[in-house]
Amino acid sequence: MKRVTIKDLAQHAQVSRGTVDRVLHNRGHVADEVRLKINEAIEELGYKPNIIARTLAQNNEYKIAVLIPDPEADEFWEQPNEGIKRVMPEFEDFGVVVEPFHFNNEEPKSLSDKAKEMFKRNPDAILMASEFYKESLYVLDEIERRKIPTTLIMTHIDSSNEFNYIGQDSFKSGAMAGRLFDVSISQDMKRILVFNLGATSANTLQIKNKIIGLSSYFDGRADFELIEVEIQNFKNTAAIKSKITELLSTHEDISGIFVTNSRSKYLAPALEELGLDHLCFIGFDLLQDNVDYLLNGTIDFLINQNPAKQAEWAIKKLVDQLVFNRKNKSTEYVPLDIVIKENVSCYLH
Amino acid sequence: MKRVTIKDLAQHAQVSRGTVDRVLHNRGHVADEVRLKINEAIEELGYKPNIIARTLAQNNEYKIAVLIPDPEADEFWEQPNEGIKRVMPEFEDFGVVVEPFHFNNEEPKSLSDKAKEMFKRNPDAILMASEFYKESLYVLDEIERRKIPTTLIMTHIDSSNEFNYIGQDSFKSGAMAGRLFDVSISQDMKRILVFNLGATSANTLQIKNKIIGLSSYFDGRADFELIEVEIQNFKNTAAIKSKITELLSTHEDISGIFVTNSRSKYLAPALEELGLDHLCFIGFDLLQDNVDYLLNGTIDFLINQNPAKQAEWAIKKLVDQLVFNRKNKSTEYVPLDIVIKENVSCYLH
DNA sequence: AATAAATCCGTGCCCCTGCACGGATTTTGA
DNA sequence: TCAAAATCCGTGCAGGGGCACGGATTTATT
Repeated sequence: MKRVTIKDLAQHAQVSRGTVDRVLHNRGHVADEVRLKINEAIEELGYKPNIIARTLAQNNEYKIAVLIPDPEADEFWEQPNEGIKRVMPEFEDFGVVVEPFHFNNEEPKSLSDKAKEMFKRNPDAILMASEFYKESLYVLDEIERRKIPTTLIMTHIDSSNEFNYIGQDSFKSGAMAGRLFDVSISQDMKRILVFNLGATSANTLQIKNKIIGLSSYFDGRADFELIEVEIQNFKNTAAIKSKITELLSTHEDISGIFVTNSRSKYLAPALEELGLDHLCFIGFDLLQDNVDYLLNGTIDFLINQNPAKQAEWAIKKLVDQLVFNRKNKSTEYVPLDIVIKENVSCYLH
Repeated sequence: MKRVTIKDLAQHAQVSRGTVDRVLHNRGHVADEVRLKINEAIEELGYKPNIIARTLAQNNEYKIAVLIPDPEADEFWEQPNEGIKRVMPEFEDFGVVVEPFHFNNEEPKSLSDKAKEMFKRNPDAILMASEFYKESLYVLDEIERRKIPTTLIMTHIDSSNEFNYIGQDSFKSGAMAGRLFDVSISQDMKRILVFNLGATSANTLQIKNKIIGLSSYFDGRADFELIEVEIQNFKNTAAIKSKITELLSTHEDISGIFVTNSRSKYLAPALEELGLDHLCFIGFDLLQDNVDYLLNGTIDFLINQNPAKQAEWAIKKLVDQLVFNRKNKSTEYVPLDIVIKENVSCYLH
């Protein structure tokens, strides 16, 4: 079962390889009659280009720019980096090179600056993650102008659907938390504290959808109450403690804790100090400290956003376009992994 | 940042490409002095062979034989096939070809027959899954004699550790079920029926380990009891029903159901008919019917063995050896996915 | 010392595609 | 009718590595 090559096509159509090549790439300068004959041969013999030979022949470098928040500043953003490192060896033989552009996740302007820097380097493709809506729009505009293949991860910027997106279905993750609370809480009345740490549900679409998903699970049920809390200075354990104490005095029988982003680790010590580690605690993401609190029992469930896998998939998607010029679905959702003490080790690499 | 090529090495060591090639492949016929100089150059310039060019030059076909139970007869075995289909496009450019050998999962001799057929075809690598211990040993012996790279999935045959294995950590999956029962069951006494359908814990290591894992979770706790049940004619709903009725009369307060393999779908209708669908029901694997029972609420949790991913990883592992001659870890465990109604769609492709 | 043998190493072709150059043929224009 | 232009198409090289063949040099043999 030998492969069909350009040479075979040429022989079959009684022309030279060069002519076949011109037809294959629509480069014109071919007589209609000949073109038809070649197209026939392509059809008949079932020609598939040999990507290996093509890559070798082209011998060009594909620069993928990675525009994400600085992993040095926030442990969370180390994970996409891990994912990228994991897949790169597979592709560097194809001439794929990654150039990181890390911006400060607390300064919107930093995104714009880094984006400018990135564009100067003329990347062939872009992998981007940003929570700054307005600044992202500018970047996406420029991307659209330059027609650079781009994949967004983690956060969906829904300005247009022309960009590939890989992320988690936030709504479903909320609904999933709903069921986990439902089976875990034995009290008749399920009162759940929802914590937005250093973020607001109004500003962040992801968080909003998680909460909508959570309440949708309990839709039409009277044995359930959601209490939303926002804490900005989330790194101050004392402040969190007093906030919780206050909430406990105004609401009785709190039975669940839901942290809507990866910052569970800031809430957990406060709960431990208050002797509240028996509450059903659901959070997101496998940061080292989160995992520790999962192992010691303070946190019951972590929902894994799989940032490493998101980045991995995104790179693969871009390589698919650049190297193999395959098209694929524009939006993909990573699986919603439920992580508990017993299976956490599977998800850590 | 151009790649270092053989030509560069040749130039650096003042010899020709052919000589460098002989050194690279230990083909001898090179003077010691020259060899040292070339090795120095390799070290100094950091030469990495270009897999793309090599693949093109060798232009040979790699036949991977897939020796698994017939997917036509058992829905479960369709999934590994799906996984293989998913990754193959990525590798067929590298000349990788898959040849399936499906045996009858109810006749041990069928495995031996298909294995013979397989060996006749002289595969370059083998992906194998079998629950027949004795017959597998014969096949593995022959593999060892022929020194064919091989990866086992699903079931570990521990004759020797010379084979790669990809599978689930059965012990952990049992322990995981333990926690899920623990949080879900609100009764003080947790009595769990453990069903081995069409299999015995004595014969099947996987099942044994799942049960050991489950009881290890509750180790030292008095509020827990395990009742193991074996049913051979599991396709007979009436028989299952009478068995359960019998169990309910001899044991009170049954609160959990654990099916140790993928055959939950045969137990679920019996439970429904007996009005027992409120019990916490944990099973394995995303067969279509299992998923339906998860969606209608009879089954509460499914633990995904991820047969598709196992096969996918196995193919990748073999390709890594054949094409890229990379070595990698010999045993790998797939993640233990907890699947509920809310996230099941992520795990179905 | 002359020939045979052994050792070492360089050259050229192959794999397949992409692309530039230029040759060959046909068409256009005066 | 003949040169100029336009159109069409073949050849050759590059890209990196594998491998066979055979040339060149050194070593062994009588």
